[in-house]
Amino acid sequence: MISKRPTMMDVATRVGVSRQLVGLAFRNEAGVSSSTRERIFEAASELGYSPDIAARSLRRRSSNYIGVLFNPAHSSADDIVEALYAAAHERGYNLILGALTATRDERDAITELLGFRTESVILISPETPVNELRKLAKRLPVVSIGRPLPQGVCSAVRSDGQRGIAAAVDHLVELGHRDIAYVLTRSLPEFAARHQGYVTAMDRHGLPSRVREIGGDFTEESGAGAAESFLAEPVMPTAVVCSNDHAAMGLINRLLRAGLRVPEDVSVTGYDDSRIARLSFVDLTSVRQDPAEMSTAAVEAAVQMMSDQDSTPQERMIVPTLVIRGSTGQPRSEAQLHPR
Amino acid sequence: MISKRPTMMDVATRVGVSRQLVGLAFRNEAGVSSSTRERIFEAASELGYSPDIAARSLRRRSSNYIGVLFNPAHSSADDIVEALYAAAHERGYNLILGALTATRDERDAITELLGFRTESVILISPETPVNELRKLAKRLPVVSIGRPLPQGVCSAVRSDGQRGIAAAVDHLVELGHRDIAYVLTRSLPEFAARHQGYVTAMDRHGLPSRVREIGGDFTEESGAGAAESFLAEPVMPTAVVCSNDHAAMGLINRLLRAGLRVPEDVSVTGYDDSRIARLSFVDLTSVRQDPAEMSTAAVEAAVQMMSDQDSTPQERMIVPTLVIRGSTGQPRSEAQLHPR
DNA sequence: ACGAAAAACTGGCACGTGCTAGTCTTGAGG
DNA sequence: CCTCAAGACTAGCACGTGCCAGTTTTTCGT
Repeated sequence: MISKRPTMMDVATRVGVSRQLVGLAFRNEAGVSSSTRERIFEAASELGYSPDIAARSLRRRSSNYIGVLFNPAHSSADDIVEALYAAAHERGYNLILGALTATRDERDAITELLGFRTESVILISPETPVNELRKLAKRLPVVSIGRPLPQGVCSAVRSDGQRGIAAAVDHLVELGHRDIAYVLTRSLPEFAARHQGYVTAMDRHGLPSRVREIGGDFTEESGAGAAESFLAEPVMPTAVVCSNDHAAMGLINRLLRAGLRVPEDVSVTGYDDSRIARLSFVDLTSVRQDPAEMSTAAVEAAVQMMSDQDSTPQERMIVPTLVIRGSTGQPRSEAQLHPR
Repeated sequence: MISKRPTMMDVATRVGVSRQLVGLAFRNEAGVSSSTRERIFEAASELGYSPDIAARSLRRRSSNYIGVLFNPAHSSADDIVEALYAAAHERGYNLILGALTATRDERDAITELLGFRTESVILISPETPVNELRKLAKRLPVVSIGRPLPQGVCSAVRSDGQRGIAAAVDHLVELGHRDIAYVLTRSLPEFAARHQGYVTAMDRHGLPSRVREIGGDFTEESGAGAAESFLAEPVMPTAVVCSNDHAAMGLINRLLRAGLRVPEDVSVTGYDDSRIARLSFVDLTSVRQDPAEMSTAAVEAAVQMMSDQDSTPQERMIVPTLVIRGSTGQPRSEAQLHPR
């Protein structure tokens, strides 16, 4: 084990040039003869040298880094992070990740990102109070992904929950459904828009709303609970629109155990198009918020605010699309009583 | 938007003390009166100051950070990352994440981590060639998680694939199964140990091996392919041991579509106990490699090598456990012909 | 009330790099 | 052979912080 990591100086002495020249070479700047450049990189590779990002950004007074807050436990975060990397890289920025875990809350993670002197931060589904976000946004460009926020707090990218749910309802109506229920998860940041989307769409089709509110957690248990309550009623709706994939999963599972078939007896839609929905096992019709599109929009907003100091926060609304899979189909011939 | 981030000096001037005293306060060191300490933190909060990690680790010549290479697309990486945070934090270290994406290969990600002057790196299922790993391990402590490596390359934490598969086989034998097939995925780093585990366990029970090798990808498609090939044979095994959860999922799905029931007609086991396996929808009996245990072992190995410069690479083998769920049960009464 | 020790606080240098402002070398035009 | 410009290279300061070695103030025992 080598006790000390090599520095630019070590490379320079080895080649027999000044430290500055090594610097020029590593920054790909002109003024270094190609033969020297080659020798420098060779020596660097032999010594195992790589530039110290800390010292570099310290001197530059700009890190070229965008901080990203994400929750690995959240099913759609991975896709977004992946897309963020691509989008940031295209625009010449790097990413530094701040993960949310059981031992690290949002405040800790954000403080750490600030410590790295990231030039802006992108927060994926943040739960930080609005006034704190506002305060943070005074210090550096902040972009929130997926959370509806009051105008002007910070830049925000989100998908149109109202339109997404409406697309699901439209799809079901087109298939011939008329008794379409909605499973509402109040703990979801987007819950209001999605709920609104359901009510408005049903209204537009002249159909009565049938809403079932379920517990706060994202687990399938809550979806199963909704299934129970439908089973306890005289008539099972022919279709159920769920406000998230996990609830849809739980609901379907419970329905299957009760001897109902999906989609023959009941059609079900989810929201998020998470990996779970895509499993062939599940094959869930779901509303997709394109991660690439959201990420690109987020990075664009961040870059815009970083380059133009006094540009105002932007709001970008992404139009979600319905991915039709095997969990939706034509309604059962007549609205029969519950078969149990 | 403020043009410049505040520094220690700004806080100091505001409070009317020296910069050094602010430093003492932020490092929680003695020698600062509690009243002054309070005023310092208040001023810092007003200015939105947080210490510059870059400058700090530059001066300290040690970053207190452990680099973690992970692939967000890999199903079990999230759990491990989460557990790594906890384990590292307990021992006074922080983590900096290097994600693997479509636009960033392992070499890029590792180089970046080195740039941050992490004191060691933990690589989750790395695919870097052995000689490069060896070279890297000469520069700083390296811990690999989940990949079998030749002795002495770097510290390694992995679970005993042989024992894991053996546990699955034993469980099935105990249930009464005798015709137990194995689905082998050669692309898996652990494939040899797991395969060995199957053969040895079957041998021990005096049962003949029945192995089916499937395509390289981790997708369910490959598992479905294995199901196809079993269906094409005169006798369907009463149980199938799969070398990963995804293959098991695909297999089950294909079997169900062919009208077979799981576990009534065929029992199936997976490997990894990934989130998918835990879904109530799937309820897959699977071999679990405890993320917390693996993470703790990895951090311990890293810490050990960081504090004792010339300690040799360690190897830690974690004993996996079988999580019994609903996809395994007693074998069908007699080994009937394929029912199609 | 005095001295000494402890507590509270400060000065200055160093960490590894980027940038500005140079100096030295090379080669071409006259 | 001289001049001059372009290319190749270097000197020195600055970035924000930690640590060592001080200096000033407070506390306490006698």
